[in-house]
Amino acid sequence: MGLPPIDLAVFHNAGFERRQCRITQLWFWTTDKNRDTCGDTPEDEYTFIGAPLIKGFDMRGKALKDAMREAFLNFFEDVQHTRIEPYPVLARWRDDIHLTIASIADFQPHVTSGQVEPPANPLTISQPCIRLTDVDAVGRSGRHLTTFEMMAHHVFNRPDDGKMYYWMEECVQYCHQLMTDTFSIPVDEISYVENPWCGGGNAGAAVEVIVGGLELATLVFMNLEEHPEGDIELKGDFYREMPLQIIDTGYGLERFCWAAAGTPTIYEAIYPESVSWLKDLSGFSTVTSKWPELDLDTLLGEMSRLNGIMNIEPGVDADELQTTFLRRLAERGIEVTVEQFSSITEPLAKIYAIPDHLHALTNMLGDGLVPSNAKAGYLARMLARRTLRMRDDLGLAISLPELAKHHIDVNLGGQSMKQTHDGLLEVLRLEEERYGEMIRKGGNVIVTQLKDLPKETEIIPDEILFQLNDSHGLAPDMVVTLAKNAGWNNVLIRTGFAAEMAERHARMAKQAAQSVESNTLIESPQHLPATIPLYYEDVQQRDFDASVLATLPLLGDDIPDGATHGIILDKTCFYPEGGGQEGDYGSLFTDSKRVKVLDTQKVGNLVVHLTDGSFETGALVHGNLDWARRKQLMDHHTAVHIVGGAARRVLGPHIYQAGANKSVESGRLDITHFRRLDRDDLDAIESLANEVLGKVQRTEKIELNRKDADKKYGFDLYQGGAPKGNSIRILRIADHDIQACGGTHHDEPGQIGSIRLVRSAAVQDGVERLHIVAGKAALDYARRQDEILRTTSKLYGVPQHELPKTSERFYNEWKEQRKTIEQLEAEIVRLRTSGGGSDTTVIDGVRIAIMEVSGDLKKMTKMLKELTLDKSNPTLAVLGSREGGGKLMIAVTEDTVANERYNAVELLRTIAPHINGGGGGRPTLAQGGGSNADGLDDALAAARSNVGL
RNA sequence: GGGCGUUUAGCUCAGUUGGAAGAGUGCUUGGUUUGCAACCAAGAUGUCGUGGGUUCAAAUCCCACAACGUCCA
Repeated sequence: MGLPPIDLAVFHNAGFERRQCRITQLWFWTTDKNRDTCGDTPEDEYTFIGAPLIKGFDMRGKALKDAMREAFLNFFEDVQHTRIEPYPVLARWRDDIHLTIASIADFQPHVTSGQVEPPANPLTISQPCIRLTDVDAVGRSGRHLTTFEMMAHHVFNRPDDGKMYYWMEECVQYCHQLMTDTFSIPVDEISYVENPWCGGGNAGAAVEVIVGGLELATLVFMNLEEHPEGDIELKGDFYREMPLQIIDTGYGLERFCWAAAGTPTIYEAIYPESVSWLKDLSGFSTVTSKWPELDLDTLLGEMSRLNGIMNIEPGVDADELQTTFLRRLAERGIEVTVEQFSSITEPLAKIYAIPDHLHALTNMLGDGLVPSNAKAGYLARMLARRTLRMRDDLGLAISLPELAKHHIDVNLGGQSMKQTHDGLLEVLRLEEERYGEMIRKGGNVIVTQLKDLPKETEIIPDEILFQLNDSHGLAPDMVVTLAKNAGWNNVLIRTGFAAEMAERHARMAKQAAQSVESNTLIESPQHLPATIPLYYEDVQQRDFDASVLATLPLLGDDIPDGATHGIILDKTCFYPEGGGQEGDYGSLFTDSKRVKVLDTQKVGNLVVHLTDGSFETGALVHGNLDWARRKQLMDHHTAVHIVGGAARRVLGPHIYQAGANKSVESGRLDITHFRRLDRDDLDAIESLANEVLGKVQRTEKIELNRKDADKKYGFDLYQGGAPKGNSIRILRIADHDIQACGGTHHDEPGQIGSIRLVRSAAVQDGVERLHIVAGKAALDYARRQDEILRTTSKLYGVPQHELPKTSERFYNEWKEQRKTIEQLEAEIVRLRTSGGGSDTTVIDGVRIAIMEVSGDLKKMTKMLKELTLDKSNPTLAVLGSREGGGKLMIAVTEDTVANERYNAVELLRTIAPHINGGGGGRPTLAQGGGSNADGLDDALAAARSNVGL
């Protein structure tokens, strides 16, 4: 069974009829007797271009958005909805997505699963969203955006508990009233299309609101969940009703603005100042003035109308699309040539896309994101680089920070940000610097990669393009530009290459997804009650009594040496590994038996003690913690929080925890920052952290439900990752650091003693790893360092403070002496071979030098140079050394009678067997070695006889 | 989280099948000229990222680590 028709009184009262779309086959409601399409089909054009369908909103840009948003929110406030402030665009309360992609994302997963109460019910919100999936189409079509605001009214009904606020009838009623009253949209222009929605395991009926060919809103009635025995079938899957029934609506703010402005594209409606500014900067009028007969507004208007019905999606072949476009424009009486079309649309697409990209970028950075080469930070870098490329293509002489500053002034005036404006502009300045560096290097890389290709080459091999893109960040069209600059004038990108590259990336992503697997520690235990944690109530407690609920065999190969059993108790003060803090060690015992706890882990809501022995179920055991270990772990854990707070204070509001680990030896904290830290930064953070130890008397541990926690402290709470349940445990170190954290912490920070920042390392671009030692570990560390200095200082026989100077002197002297030795060795060879010494003979104008020397192949090479590089003295030299089983080296002077007469390789082959060796080389230089140094005399003798001595 | 690339003189980078460590630029000295990023000659500068391995022989092949870069999710 599918879903029943959506048959509402509101439709009938307003004179709507239910029809089936001739093209999509979907059912829709309309008052227009002549309409036989649902409105969102390839045959439905935008009717609002040049003829706005929303009346009473004559402003443009930010003012228009503000007015539209207010009108929407006010309308719903008037009908008993609570207005909720928008969430950040970085979805930090979630670990499955980086960016807020819809207003409902604010409430996923905990509110939508029913675990957590919504902040208000029903509620209304206008949520800034970022979606990068269509980034390629932005600017090229008249309507795609990466950043948009989703206006919404949400309801969370629980009919089983008698909490039913409203459902379809009222929802559509509100929507219809908003459309017709607040926005004065003619009823004839509205279609309500029935199109069930499903995704992520949920589904429900849905109504799309189409106005003038544009989908303005979607109303989703999510009341179904996927279930194999469900009796409702949608698109091949089975669903059943769920207790929580959610209305999820989405009204595209920018689309409302467009319908109110009736501009040729959506960009002119929402970013008019930016568009005209960029047109001026790029000299766009000089392009259009070439063809005064073209009416640009009409052309763009017609294009937008066509855009609505011709899908410009990533991967669509550009040439083919252009041909179709020109044909359809001609059908409408607009004659443009290919040249006119591309000279107008190419720069224009960039002029449109830049403000959109800047909007997304400034919002992301404003939320404190740091650009990076991985994770969410990469998304920001990608946008920054796309913007820079478009800027360069347009030939704009303006920096990225200047572009952003203009955008902020014009389009984001007054919006509060977490990151400071100066910080944001600094981040962009650094991004631009990196981009410039990449282009500069790219020029070199391209010349190297293409150097084997003839200059008249047209097609660059796919493999080279893939590699340049993936490894060097040079997109194919950049490669073409740079290659042309370097002299390959005919290169172009072959048709279909972009699609193939996308396919290749998709394949790689698929492979990567397959390689993820998880292993389990124990067999899922049968309905045991959650272990009661004693480690929160009293972090100092190290002894306890408990009864054994189960002893299970351990599975998998990720278990400590000697561990054989997993013991589950009714309560414990052993902390299980979590939040980056390692598990506790210790022992469990009865009067007659003692087992070691080698690690503690959490499985579901059970604490599993990994032990080297077992107990009977029901046994009463006494537990004893390895307190030194726990104390050290707590030192490091609390220290990590303090250092995080100190880093934020010192470096700026964008400092966010990207990961952490606390072991006995040290603590590790990964923080987001846009440049490498130097020792001065570390010192500043370290000093502040130690100050906090002295100043803050007590840490505060608070337990709140999620709704209140979010409200009171915001999403920076979730730096350690998004917690699962409704109850949030919060650690507060005065105003220094406030975080949700399930670890064990000191009540008094002073107990840590001292904190040292040992060093920092780069985990990835934009993420710095701080290595921290605290408490006893700090002391141990200092002692180890001291020991190293003492040993070294004893070795050199100088006081510790002289060590750097002495090392430098020793190193320089070593270098000098090495050079001197080389020169002396060469001198010895010269002396032995000059003046007719016994080691040399002359045969028919070729000097023959056969002798034993000392040294390895490298030294012998130097000697050979002395003997054979002088072309005025043709020489055959055979050197032998007893080092390492015997070495032989033979050279003849190149381009002389010597190499005409003698072949070094052949000679080597005949004499090498005497030292049980082999070798090879070129006819003028051969080298070899063996395992019988005693045979060296024979080898040299063989060489002599070979040349006739 | 996954993939790929790079690391050689102060700088920018070559280095082919494993067999003598290279170019340009900069530097020093001398000459020539002082208006060009001037010209000529000679010279100095190297832990070929670090540590292992294979080999008679490693900048080159293999492994680990590190730093840097880059693409994708």
